[in-house]
Amino acid sequence: MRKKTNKTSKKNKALALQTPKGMHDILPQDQVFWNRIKRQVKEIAEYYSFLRIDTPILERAELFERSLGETTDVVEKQMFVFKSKGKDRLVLRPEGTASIARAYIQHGLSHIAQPLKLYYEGPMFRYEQPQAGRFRQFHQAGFEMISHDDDPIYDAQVILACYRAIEGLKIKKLTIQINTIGCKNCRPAYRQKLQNYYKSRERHLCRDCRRRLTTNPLRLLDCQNKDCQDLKKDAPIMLDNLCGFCNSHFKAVLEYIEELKLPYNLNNHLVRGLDYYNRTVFEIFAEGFYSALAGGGRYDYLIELLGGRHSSAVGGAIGLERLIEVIKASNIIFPMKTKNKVFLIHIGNLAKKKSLTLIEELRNNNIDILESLGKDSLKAQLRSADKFKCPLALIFGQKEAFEESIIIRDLHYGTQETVPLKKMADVIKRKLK
RNA sequence: GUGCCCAUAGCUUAGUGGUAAAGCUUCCCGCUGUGGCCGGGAUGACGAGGGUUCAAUUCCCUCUGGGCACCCCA
Repeated sequence: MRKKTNKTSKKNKALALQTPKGMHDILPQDQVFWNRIKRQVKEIAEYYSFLRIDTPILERAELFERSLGETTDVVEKQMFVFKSKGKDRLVLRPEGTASIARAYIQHGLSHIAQPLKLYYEGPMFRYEQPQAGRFRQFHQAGFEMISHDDDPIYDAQVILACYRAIEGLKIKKLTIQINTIGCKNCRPAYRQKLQNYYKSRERHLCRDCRRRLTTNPLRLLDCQNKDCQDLKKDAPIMLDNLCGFCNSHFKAVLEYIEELKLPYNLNNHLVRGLDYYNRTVFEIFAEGFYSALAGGGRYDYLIELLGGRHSSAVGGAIGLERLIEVIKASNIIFPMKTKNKVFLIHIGNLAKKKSLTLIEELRNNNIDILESLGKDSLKAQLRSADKFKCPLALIFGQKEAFEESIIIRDLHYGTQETVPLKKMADVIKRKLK
């Protein structure tokens, strides 16, 4: 028998208040990373003239079912779907591109200057088992280019934006994995060819691959199983089976990437799990890091698929948590811009009360103040000032309050002087220099 | 969804079938209105539920959460 303590109910309460699985608080100590990354994305976007767009976190379920493909893992088992009070089936968005396409159609964005360059950043949700670099709520920043034409230079520009954004965070040794998966004209033929190749060798395949053979044969190229890898060597590759248009498109993309001198790796086995991709697909990796920091590709059919007029598009998304993981693992430090704050110390009730208006006065003079008005002990306040590494402390007591003066103490040298309140701001500014 | 590992204070870790120790952190004190160093003290934990047992933080099961892998993806 176990005795029940009233501690138990407290515990249960605390348990109920945990974050849901795979979802995390971003604590003050980590904000420096987030701020830096968001700033970086914004800078790159603005330099290359991508316009900011924000779409709702909730979308109708049909949007993703139609965009990503009904049989993709994301749609089949990774979406947070629920019924709203009406009859709508809503989803916590699992990715950003479909929403962009939706917004493009909904607001007639095809009528503003093309190509339309958009960027976004925000939380995405996928119901899956958390793992290294994988969470149920995670953040992506993405760049998209939508246009009436499918100029391969757009592919290169999107890849460039993703690359520069990551590179600007001091992450070293990046590589772009790039491939083409053809278009609706040449891919089905290639797919058939690949299927035929493996069909005759089916008994050498691993269990998973046998299943994939019908569901997603392109995926076979990605298998880690040794026997499958051996078979892969002689398997037909997309590159040899492209139609003329896809071939010249891809060639041009590679030429642009080379012109930019970006490190890339032609990866014949790179395929992506979302149905809307065609032609160029890419992922960006940092050396020694297991999963892609960014990924994307071309999606020329998506907008039409969603009911819009035919528009070509290409986009890429960066995984922000993965970025932070690399940054932390590489011991990259982002220096915090530490403002020199001045610590205000009060002694006695009168001074405490007057401190409130004193702070307002200092604010008007653009002097940053730190205080701990809740502490009345002088020692405690000085300790705080020290902890926050303030260069100066202002000591304001009963005597000073009457005399309309204040003590300005240099915490580094331990020297101090009493100055009239009228001159306070000037003296502080001088000393801070 | 499947498999393996894990769960002691805010953090990092000890330890035990008879309810737990330390370092760091936080807070207070070290005589009148002066900080850092130092010294003293305080707060604070066995994830939850059930089972076995005289007795469970310890053994068993379930759940929850974490880690890793598969699948897939950022």
